[in-house]
Amino acid sequence: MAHHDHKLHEGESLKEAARHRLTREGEQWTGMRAAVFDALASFDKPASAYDIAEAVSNSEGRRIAANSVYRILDLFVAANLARRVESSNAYVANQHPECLHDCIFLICDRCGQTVHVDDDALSASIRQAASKAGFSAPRPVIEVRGKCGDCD
Amino acid sequence: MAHHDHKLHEGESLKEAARHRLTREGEQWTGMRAAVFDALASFDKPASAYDIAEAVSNSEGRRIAANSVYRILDLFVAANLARRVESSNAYVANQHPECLHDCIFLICDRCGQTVHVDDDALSASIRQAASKAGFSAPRPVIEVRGKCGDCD
DNA sequence: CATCTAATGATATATTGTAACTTCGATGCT
DNA sequence: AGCATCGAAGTTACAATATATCATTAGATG
Repeated sequence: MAHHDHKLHEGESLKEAARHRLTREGEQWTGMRAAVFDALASFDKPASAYDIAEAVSNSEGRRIAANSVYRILDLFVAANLARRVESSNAYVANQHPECLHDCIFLICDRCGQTVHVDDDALSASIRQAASKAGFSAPRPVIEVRGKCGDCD
Repeated sequence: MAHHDHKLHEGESLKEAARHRLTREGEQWTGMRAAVFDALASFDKPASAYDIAEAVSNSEGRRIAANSVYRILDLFVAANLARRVESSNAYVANQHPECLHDCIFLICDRCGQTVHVDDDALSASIRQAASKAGFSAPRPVIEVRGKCGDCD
């Protein structure tokens, strides 16, 4: 199993965890936010804000504009419900919103599959390198582009 | 001084090093490429392709379209003459184009200043994490967003 | 010179991301 | 109930980033 032992949520359980986390942050869990979260979680790869907007448009039966989705995704990222994959301009649901980890994304350049790894020792080294250079409030972005096992 | 002792180029020396590197790759060092490299190296922060296009337009006295700049920047990145900062959608000249390093960028969210650090041990760990997950041809993207010493 | 190819130009368009302002809906107050 | 308030979401417009396609030009090569 994974190197840390907290629960990995999925489906309804994940949605519940996300709702709890967001409300504990003092934010509302609205229908729109639930719909965006559902859409986000329904993808098996990182999805762009526009992909999500389209999915939500379908599920809602009306056009949802991208900027609404961006607003909500920004909120999700701030509340640790979602992560942004910088090198793909895309978003993924965080499987354990209650835990803070810097995370490492491995992104396949061919198929887009993205796997998520946590390595607190590694990210601690990176944070340390940042503070040594006088940087504060560091937020590491650790991603690896390459080819996944299936695409070799 | 830095933890590795090869020459850090600057100005004409850097340009010469870039030219050598590119021609050794079998690519041509054209006037346009020189102009793009000059523009790139003239910024003290990562610059967007459009910033560079504007700078080159000025230096050339005619309009240079963004796509030409993108083509050349892509070439530069492939040849190790430049790096792309993924989380800023921007490019910087590589100060030592003859050396291959994964690099770490520390980017100030307030002023945009970006410092470049090499830590081969760290990047080796990241590559290792990637291969352990079955990823091949890994190209780490290691960046840290935060606040620089001047902006605290 | 003729030809071939790499480089660049020109144009159009796709994709990603923000800004400004309006409308809606829940809540609390009188 | 009527009304003020405030956060969420809608609407529209636009800015910034990136790519695709085809035409043209400049060098290399024979």
